[in-house]
Amino acid sequence: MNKGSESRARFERIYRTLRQRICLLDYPPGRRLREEDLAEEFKTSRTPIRRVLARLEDEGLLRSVHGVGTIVTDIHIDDLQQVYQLRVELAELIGKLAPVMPDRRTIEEFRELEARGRALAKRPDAREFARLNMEFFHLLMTLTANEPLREISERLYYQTTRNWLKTASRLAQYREMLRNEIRFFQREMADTLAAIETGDLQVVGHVRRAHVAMSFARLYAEAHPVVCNEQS
Amino acid sequence: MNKGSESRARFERIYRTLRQRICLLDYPPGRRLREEDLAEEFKTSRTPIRRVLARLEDEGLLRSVHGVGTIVTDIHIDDLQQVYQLRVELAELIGKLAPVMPDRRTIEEFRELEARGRALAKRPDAREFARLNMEFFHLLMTLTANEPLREISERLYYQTTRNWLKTASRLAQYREMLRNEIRFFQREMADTLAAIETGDLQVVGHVRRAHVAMSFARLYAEAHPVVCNEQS
DNA sequence: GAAGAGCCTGTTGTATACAACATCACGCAG
DNA sequence: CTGCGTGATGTTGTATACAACAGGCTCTTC
Repeated sequence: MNKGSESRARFERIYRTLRQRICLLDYPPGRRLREEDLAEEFKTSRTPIRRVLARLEDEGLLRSVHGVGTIVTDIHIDDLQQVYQLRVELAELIGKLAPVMPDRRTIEEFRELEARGRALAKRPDAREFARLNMEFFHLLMTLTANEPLREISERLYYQTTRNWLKTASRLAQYREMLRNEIRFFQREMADTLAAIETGDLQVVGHVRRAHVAMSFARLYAEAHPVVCNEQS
Repeated sequence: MNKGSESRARFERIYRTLRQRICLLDYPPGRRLREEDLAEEFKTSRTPIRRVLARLEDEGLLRSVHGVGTIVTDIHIDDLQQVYQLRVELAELIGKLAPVMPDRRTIEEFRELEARGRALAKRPDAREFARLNMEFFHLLMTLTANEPLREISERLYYQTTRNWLKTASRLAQYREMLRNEIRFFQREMADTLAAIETGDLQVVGHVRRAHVAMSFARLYAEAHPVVCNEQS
C-alpha cells in the first residue's frame, strides 16, 4: 500500500511549499536560500533538500552558484515573453486535447472561486489575488485529461505567475492596478463559467487564451510605456 | 570564463549520454541500472549520478525504486497517445513562435541529412535510422528562437522516440517496416526542405505536424490490428 | 591614503558511511 | 512436498564529513 512513496510524498510537499513561497514572493527575487536552513526547517538533511532545489533550478525559479548560494532568479518581462507566447497557445489546447466535462462538484468549485473573487474585489489584497489565481489555474487543469499538457502548463504557469506581483508591487499606482486586475480576473472567471455551461470546453480554451494574452499585454505595456506616438 | 560551470558541463554530458542510450535501446525497457556502476564509468561518485538519474526520472525515462534499483521505464503506445497528441500540436508552433530563417549553413545541414537518408534507404539500419531521426529533430529545433518551446518539444520527443524501435524490433515484418519507415522519413525531409525554400516556416510546421501525426498513426495501427471490419 | 595580496568565513559540490527497504534463497515445520 | 518465516544480499535513500570555490576583510606596502 505504501508503495515506498514515503519519501516521494515528502519531496512533493517540500517542492510545492518552496515553489509557493517563491511565487508569492515570500522569497523575493535575489533572496539567498541556505540549504542547511531548509534542511533544519523540514527536519531532514541537505540531501533531500538538494533534490528539490535541483528541480526548482531546472524549472528556472532558482539558480545555485558554487561557493555563493542558491538564489531566487530575477526575471524581467522581456525574458518571459516567449513563455507567455507559448502559454497562449497551450491555453487553447485545454479544451482540445482530451477535454473532460466537469462534474457538478467541480462546477461548484468554480462558483466558489468566483464568489471569493467578488469578496476580493471589495477588499483588494495582492497576496490573496495571487493565491486565488493559482487555485483557479489548478481547477482549469482538471478540464483536460492530457497529463503531459497539464504538467507543461503548470511548469510554464509557475515560471510566469510571480511576475505580476513583482511588477505591480513597486509601482506608484499599485492599488489601482490591483483593483483593475482583480476586475479582469473576475471577468475571466465569469466567462469561464459561462463557457462551461455551454458544454463546449473549446470555448473555455478560447476564453483562457484571450485572458492570458491580455494579461501579458497589460504587464508588457506597464513595463514599456509608450513614449507618446510614432517611432518604430 | 569558467563561470563555475565545470560540473554543469559534466552533468549535461552524462545526462545526454544516458538519454541516448535509453532512446537507442542500449538500455532496453526493464533494464536495471546500478548507480555505482555508472559512477565508476564516469569517474565520479554516486552523488552527481543520482542528480542525472533524478532528472531522467522526472522526464519519465527511468524509475527509481528504493531497495530494488533504477529501472528503464517500459511504455506502451497507449500511454504515449497523449504525448503524441501534444507533440502534434506543438509541431505547428515551430513556425509560428519566433521563427528563425535558417542561414545557408543550416540549409546545407538539412541537405546533408537528406543525403544520409538516401544512403540509409539503400542499406537500412534501425539504429542509424533512429540516430538520423534525432539529428533531424535537433536541426528542426533551430528554426524557432522560442526557448521554452524548444525545451518542451525536446522533452516530449525523447519520451516517445524509442517507441518506434521497441515496437518494430519484435515484429515479424521488421525489415519491411523499417524500409517503409525510412521512405516516409525521406519524404518528411524532402517536404521540409521544399517548405524551407518557400521561405515560409509555418509550412515547415505544417509538414512536421502531418508527419508526427502519421508516424503515430502507423505505430498505433501496428499495435492495434483491426480485427477485420466493424465492432465498436 | 590607496591598492593589492592573502587569509578567513561561509556556501555549494562531492565522496562516503550508514539506514531503510525489497528480494531471494534456504531451512524448517506441517 | 509445500508453505512460511527468517536471514543474507544487494540496492536506493539519507546523513555527514570534506573539497572546491567565491567574496569580503585585513594587513602590508608603496
